[in-house]
Amino acid sequence: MKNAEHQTKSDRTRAAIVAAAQEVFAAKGYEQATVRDIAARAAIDPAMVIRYFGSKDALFARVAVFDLKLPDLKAGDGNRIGETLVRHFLSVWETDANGGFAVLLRSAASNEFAAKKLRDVFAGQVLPALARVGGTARAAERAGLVSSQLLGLALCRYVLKLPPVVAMPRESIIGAVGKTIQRYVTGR
Amino acid sequence: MKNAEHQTKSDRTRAAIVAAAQEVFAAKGYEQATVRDIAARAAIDPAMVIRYFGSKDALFARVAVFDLKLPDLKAGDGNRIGETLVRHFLSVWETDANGGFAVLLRSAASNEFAAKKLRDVFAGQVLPALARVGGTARAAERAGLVSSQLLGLALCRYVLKLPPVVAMPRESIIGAVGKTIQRYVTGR
DNA sequence: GATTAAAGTCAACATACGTTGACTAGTCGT
DNA sequence: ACGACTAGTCAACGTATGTTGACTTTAATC
Repeated sequence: MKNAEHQTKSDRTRAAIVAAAQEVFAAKGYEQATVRDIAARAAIDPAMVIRYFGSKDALFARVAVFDLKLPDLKAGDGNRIGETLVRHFLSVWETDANGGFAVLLRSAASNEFAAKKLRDVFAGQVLPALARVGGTARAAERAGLVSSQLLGLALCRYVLKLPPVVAMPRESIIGAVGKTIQRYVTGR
Repeated sequence: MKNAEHQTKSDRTRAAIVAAAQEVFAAKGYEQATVRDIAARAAIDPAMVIRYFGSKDALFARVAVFDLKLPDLKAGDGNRIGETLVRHFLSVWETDANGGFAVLLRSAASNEFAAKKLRDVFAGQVLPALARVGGTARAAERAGLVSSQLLGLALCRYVLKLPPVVAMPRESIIGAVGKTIQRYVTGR
């Protein structure tokens, strides 16, 4: 009885593999994460990973996609764009559902495919959202500056685990970094 | 004729290995760089790398040390601390002599030893230099924010190679990011 | 020039990786 | 109950890695 509604056994296995892959890729990066690691975490045979996804590369491509879900910055208070962005960014990062971001950042430093994916996220999501506010003049530069601050924050807080940055309360970060982002977005 | 002044043959080989290791580690990160890669770049046998440095780990430890050479921030104009820091940081990064920084940043995302080294650079060089200006209150937080912006800048410009950040002229970066650093350092 | 130590070469090791193919167990339709 | 198809297991492959030890070549000392 094959039913489109009910998930089959293989669907559950696929999901387990994807979940395990997200955790392991996010924790160790692409090259350091092994198919055997992922299989062990999903409590299955390594061969199943290949059978279901074809290759480690393909599994990574499947896991390393994510949506920043940036809000419409034109809708809210124009003086709170920075604050809104930082708050949103922290939420996205700390929501385990979107482990794709951690996967990308960890891997991008030594994996060109991951680096390209991150550039795509920038060009396809960050840049368009910021181009809508603050005028189109030098939008790319402004988006680049915003990205440098936000990615640097993620790097220090979640990857390097720099103690003072880890310890900082969420609202302090939103206050301090939000002002920076606001200036980058509105250009003064 | 063994002379302390004159460099022996082995000294030149050691230097060639160190130089090759810096390039390869900086380009690929610790795990992705192989002893055979380094040996090939230095035009020697892979076994020599081990003979001279004992292990890949030891060679990495030798190469992954570097000095930010931060200037005395109290000496100059108090309103130009941000500008000074960014300018200095860009110079250090782009001076090939200090490839140790690229080595660390590339490797830190997936190598705990490199991450720890970066945290040590923060605690031993960045934090003390910033604690001397702007008062000691919340010095760690301010240093953390400064690091997040500067490391994010390096990440986007030199590792991810985000096109707008790569294309930005040096002086534009110093202007825009300098203001941010200045605010983080002096706290408003 | 013979002797001795250093510098460099070569092949191999043990291990770990991604991936494959043959095989077994389980499940569903009839 | 039986056959067919799916899901899962197992052992092995080829390759790449860090590292080692035996060997050969080069250079320095007497």
